[in-house]
Parts: sequence; structure tokens; C-alpha cells
Amino acid sequence: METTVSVDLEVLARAFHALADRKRLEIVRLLTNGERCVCDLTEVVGAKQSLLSFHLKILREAGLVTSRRRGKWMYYSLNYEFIEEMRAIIGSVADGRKHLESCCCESLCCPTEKDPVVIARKRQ
Amino acid sequence: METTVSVDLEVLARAFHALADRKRLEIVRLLTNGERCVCDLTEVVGAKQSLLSFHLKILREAGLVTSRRRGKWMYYSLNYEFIEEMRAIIGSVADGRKHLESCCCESLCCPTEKDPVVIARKRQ
DNA sequence: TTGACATATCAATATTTGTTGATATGTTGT
DNA sequence: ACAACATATCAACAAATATTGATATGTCAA
Repeated sequence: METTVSVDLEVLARAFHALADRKRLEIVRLLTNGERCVCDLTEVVGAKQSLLSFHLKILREAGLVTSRRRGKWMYYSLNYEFIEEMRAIIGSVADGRKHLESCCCESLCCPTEKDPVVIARKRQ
Repeated sequence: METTVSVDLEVLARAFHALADRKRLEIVRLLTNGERCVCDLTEVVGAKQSLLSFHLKILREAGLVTSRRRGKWMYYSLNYEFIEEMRAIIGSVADGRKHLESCCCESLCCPTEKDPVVIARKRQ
């Protein structure tokens, strides 16, 4: 039973890692305007072709983008289903505040059902 | 003039990087239940104290958590303003689909005003 | 089939990052 | 001031990652 984040942490960590790079963020930003092929991206992002392929592979394997071949070109586009999931996950963390605002006391003094993490408290 | 992502890409990349680690995600998940001190986290995350301090520093410098001293203990908690910002940013990417669904044609054949990136097209 | 082009993959390298153990800093109670 | 405790920082090392240039794969057109 998960608390807030309901997806596999490994999957989530990989997705965040894919976004943890300036060049890859630029790629994502470009792709918000529609699908692009690698040669388009190299010109804008300012990276060599092999490096672009590398970064696109990371984005693809993380689930953030998809690719399709069209003739000689490979077109990359954003995977909106996945991005929507990420928004939901971050949203669930952001909304977590609701559960805390009405909390009356010090941390851990009133563990909620949402917090089954039983910590053997040794603090006196 | 930015297109969709309006924050500094460096700041954003650092935030994503802070979340691109399993242990740090576990820390964040724990903090959704309220502020915790380092010794609480070590027990649950299963990392030594110095390593926890390292990860917490990364989360703090990325803006995701804040800390306050209370006696001997340092209490860490989520920075909900920042997390809300992240949700908005990811949301803006997720909502970008709206601008594309009605697009009638091949990529780049109808660049929108949202896409001032003028790419010198060499494709014949 | 050949040549030109777009992209992917590979090996090698440089950089960054995670981890550990030891030590330093700061706090509390005696 | 001292001891005990919680946390931060540091040096050192291991592992992962970004980057480059060269090469391989796949597609199209002549």
C-alpha cells in the first residue's frame, strides 16, 4: 500500500532524471510545438547528432517522448499520457499539504493512517 | 520571450535532478506526512547519516525542501510553493497538446506564433 | 546497385554524482 | 566546561553520466 506516490519509484526517478538536463529540457520545450526530427533539434539545441540521439534515447526510454519513422527521418514527439501522469503525481504531492495544515502538533506525534511507517522512536 | 516553460531551465533541471534518485524520492514521500528530522529519515530510507545529509542538501539547494533547527534536531519539510510551481510547469507542458490537436499538417509546415524558433529548413 | 542522407550505436574519455568513514560544528543538560 | 547527541562537511573512492568522433544501420532517389 503506497502513501502518496503510487507509481514505481524507479520509473519515476528515471523520468525525473530524463528531465534533469538542460539540453533535454530544451528538447522537451521544442517538442511542445509539435513533433520534430533529430536534425531540427541539433540546430536549435546546439548539440552534435550523436549527442542528440543519446539524449533522445534517454527521453524515450524514460517514457517522455515517442518516435516514429517517416522516410529518412525519425520524428520525436511528447508522450502526453505520461506527462499527464507526472503532473498528477506531482499534484498529489502538492496537495499533500491539505493533510498537514490542520495538524495540531509536532512532527510524528500524530502519525496518520497515511503514514504507516512505524518508526521506532528513541527520542526521549 | 519564452514559449511554454517560463522558468530558468537551469533551476528546473536542478529540481528534476533532485528528484532523479530513489532515495531522495523516498525522502520526499516521507515528508508528505509532515516534517521530519534526519534521524527519522535514516531509519526509514536506510542510509547512513552523512549520506542523508548529502541528499537533503541536494533537495534543499534545489528548492524542494526547507529546514529549520529545533534544539538539537534539524527538521526538514516540503516546500509546497515550489512543488506547486513544478506542477504548474509540467501542467503547461501537458496542456500544450491543445495547441497541437487541431494542427492539420506535417511537423513544421505550419509554425505557430508559439514557435518563433525559426529553423533554417534545408529539407527539400 | 550505388551514392547521399538521417539516425543509431559504439568505444573512449572527461565530468559528475553517490557513497563511505572520519571529523567538525552546533546544541542540550549536568 | 564537559559529555552526549544530532547534523554538516570533508576527502577519497566507486559508479554513473555526458560528450566526442568514428562507424553502422536504414531509407530514398537515380
